Amino acid sequence: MKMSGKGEGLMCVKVMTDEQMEVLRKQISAYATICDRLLHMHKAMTAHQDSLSGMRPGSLCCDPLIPSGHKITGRQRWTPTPKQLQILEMIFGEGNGTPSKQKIKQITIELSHHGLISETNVYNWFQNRRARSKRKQTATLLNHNESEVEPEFESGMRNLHENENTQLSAAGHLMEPETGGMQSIHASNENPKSSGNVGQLAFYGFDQIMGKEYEGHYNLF
Amino acid sequence: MKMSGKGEGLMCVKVMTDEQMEVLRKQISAYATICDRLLHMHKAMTAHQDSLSGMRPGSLCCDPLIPSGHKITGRQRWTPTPKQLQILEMIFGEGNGTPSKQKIKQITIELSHHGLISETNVYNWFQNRRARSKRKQTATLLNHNESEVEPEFESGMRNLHENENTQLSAAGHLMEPETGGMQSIHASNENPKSSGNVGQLAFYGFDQIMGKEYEGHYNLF
DNA sequence: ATCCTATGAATGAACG
DNA sequence: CGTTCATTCATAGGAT
Repeated sequence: MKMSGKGEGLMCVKVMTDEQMEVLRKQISAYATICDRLLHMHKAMTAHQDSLSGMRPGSLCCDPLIPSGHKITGRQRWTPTPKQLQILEMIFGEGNGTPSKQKIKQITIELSHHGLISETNVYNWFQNRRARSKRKQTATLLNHNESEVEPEFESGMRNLHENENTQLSAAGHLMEPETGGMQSIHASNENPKSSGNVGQLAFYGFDQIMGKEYEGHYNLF
Repeated sequence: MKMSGKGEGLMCVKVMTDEQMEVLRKQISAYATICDRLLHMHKAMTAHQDSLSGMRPGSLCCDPLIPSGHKITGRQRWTPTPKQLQILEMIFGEGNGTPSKQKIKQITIELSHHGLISETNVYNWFQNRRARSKRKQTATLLNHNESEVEPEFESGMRNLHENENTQLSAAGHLMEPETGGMQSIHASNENPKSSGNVGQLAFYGFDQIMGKEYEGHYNLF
């Protein structure tokens, strides 16, 4: 976006205090976080299931051109089918933390109806699921509790949504360097085209979620 | 947002033009709309079906709910800035193979001074760096030992003919003894030339989507 | 546009 | 269990 920051004297200007600025900043940050989380969630939820023929990574599930039967590709490791995953997640979600040996066996049998699978696969899956879930949680907590060397400028906004492993987000982008004011809001000091760092600020497929009508808005600053 | 500007004389103030203000307002408005839509969407979806909370990457497909029918750009991934890369390489070069946990956090903070980054990014970077470093080493050694046995370029093959039914390397990986699972030559729906394939999803703990910390901000404007 | 390569990210499996 | 490894997927950026 271009903005003639020079010559405020000629324009009608608004003034806001630091306090207001802070509120604004938080608001935007909160929105960014919310959007990000919801988006992730939405993606996760729209991605199933039975009626889908394609499900692997790399498959385009609704490519109209490819109703696609299964093609066979050599694969060395087990990959849960969507159905299996669904069941696994469901069981995991029940909170019964440690699937016993018996349980594993039972689950395996259940899952085998939906694709090749072994007890080891199930076992590993739960191990990984738990471990990764925990790691994320820990990371989140650490970020919330510790302050450490918080750079006052850039991390101010980021702090609010540094959850999980997402590295969002839109908020960091909101202000433009040459606006002639409000510079304390910058989150990124990089040249937009050269570093590539800026790219990550995009809303993930936001135009997909939203209509085009927002295109002009979300990166304006 | 109120712009009383009270006490400008005593406080540090920021100034923004009407134009900037308008853009800001639109930005926030867009956020609000987005959040709202996503929220509704989410509620609608959780209303019925499963509690599937995690999905595999690769299945972000055209969502029937979304009217927007244009090409979408997936979320972009983090890219280290030159400075960050330099620092990372330096740390990696020190040979301390395992920067894990606390170290990661520290590094992340350090790097955040040079651009947006998250702990996961750092973690991934080291994982990849190690793995690829190792792979190259191995590859080099192999190339030295074996003369030209096979003029095969693995990387080239991967991209172009993944459809072949080749199952290479009769996986020495042992599966569960009792179930005797030799397994999973899974079908993979591979469409070499796909259209607007996009982003991947990741699932994080969807259980606790909105933290309390955002509630206070959500409706400020 | 198309293809290629480098690399960030996801994840099953293995290790201590 | 918590960490780490190995393999694979997907994408950004460059070359053709």
